[in-house]
Amino acid sequence: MNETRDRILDVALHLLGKNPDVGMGDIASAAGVVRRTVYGHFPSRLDLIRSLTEQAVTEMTAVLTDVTASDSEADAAWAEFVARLWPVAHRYRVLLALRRGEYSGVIHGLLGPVDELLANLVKRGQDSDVFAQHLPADVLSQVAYGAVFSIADSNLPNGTLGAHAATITSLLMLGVPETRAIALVDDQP
Amino acid sequence: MNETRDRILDVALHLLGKNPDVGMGDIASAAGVVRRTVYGHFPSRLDLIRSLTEQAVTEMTAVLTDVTASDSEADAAWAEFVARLWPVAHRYRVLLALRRGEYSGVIHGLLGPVDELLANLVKRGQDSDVFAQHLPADVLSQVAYGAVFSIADSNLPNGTLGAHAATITSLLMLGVPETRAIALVDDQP
DNA sequence: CCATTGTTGCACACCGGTGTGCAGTGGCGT
DNA sequence: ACGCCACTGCACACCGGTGTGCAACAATGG
Repeated sequence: MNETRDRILDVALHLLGKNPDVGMGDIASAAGVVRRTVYGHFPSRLDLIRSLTEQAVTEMTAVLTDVTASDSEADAAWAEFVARLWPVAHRYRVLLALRRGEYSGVIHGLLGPVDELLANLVKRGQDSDVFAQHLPADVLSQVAYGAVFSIADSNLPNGTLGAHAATITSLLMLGVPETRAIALVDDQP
Repeated sequence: MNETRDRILDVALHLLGKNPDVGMGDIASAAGVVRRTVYGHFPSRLDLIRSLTEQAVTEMTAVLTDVTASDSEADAAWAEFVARLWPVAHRYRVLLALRRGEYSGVIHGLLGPVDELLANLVKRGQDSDVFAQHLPADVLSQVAYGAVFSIADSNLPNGTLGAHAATITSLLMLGVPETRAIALVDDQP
């Protein structure tokens, strides 16, 4: 239906991932469209970014609620979360940069629910002693989550290696022993 | 000697830490000085940021070379590095944001030597089997280093707790077992 | 007392990005 | 063939930040 709109969103995500400060002009031309057209779909730059973020939040909460619904251990849930999030995380790595800077307020607000779900999961893990407790759950979850995006940010090939590496790294920093982390990763399809 | 210049640098670091996009005007007024005066000391915004970065690089390489010079294990060296870096890391947390965005080229260049030292240390740890090997040394070092700054970025009290937490977290994600990590932290003064 | 040095307070040009207005144009479905 | 719709290609106003030029001013020290 809205073919152009989708292409703009797609290309914007890609460009913003490379440089959070790209202008509407660059996004437009990369989408094979004129700047004016972009403003036809998104009244302002903020609207564009908000749409992108909402999209990301939707996908992430879907995965998160699904993963935390099962009665498996917190570390297994986390492993599944990262594994399933990975393709998306790579696309949405720009969010990491977007949390600072101009629109931090809006972005932070939109990301709130996700943060909460993450913190809950980590808290659960800490309470059942599978996660380390040297940091409060909300901070620990943010740092682990940041690490995942940070790895997504590196120029690693976007293949399975990346997903495995990200999962192991985040599990490690959550305090899961390396052997257990590797076992959990091997369980992922 | 250069009292004003130092105050500008100091204040700029502080403000940039809160928002990497602050303008010269805000920096100037926060330093109790007029915008024109800032340009008297730093011909351009880039020069200001470059000075800041060079300052950070100097401090960090000093600690790093010192720490890696000893013949202790890589994990102990890392622990000492983070512990000693911590007060500085908190001040220079803006570097994390500065690596992206407008001046990424320059910043990245200046930070090159530090990155190299870090990667070497991690490589040493991987070769002697104290660090995990699920990621190449250069990526792993960057992610661990990023985690430290990321924790510095959180609004934790800037006390000992922060330093300990940062050290443990980074050690964990390097693959050091939690017990060992705690032991290493307790060795720090 | 004079000279140097650092700071001030303007004014100004410039730039790049944002957002808008509006008249055109081309394709698509009916 | 007709109207609808999205897209185009301008033009324009506006904004905020950067960097400069210059005259005035205060403090410092020889």
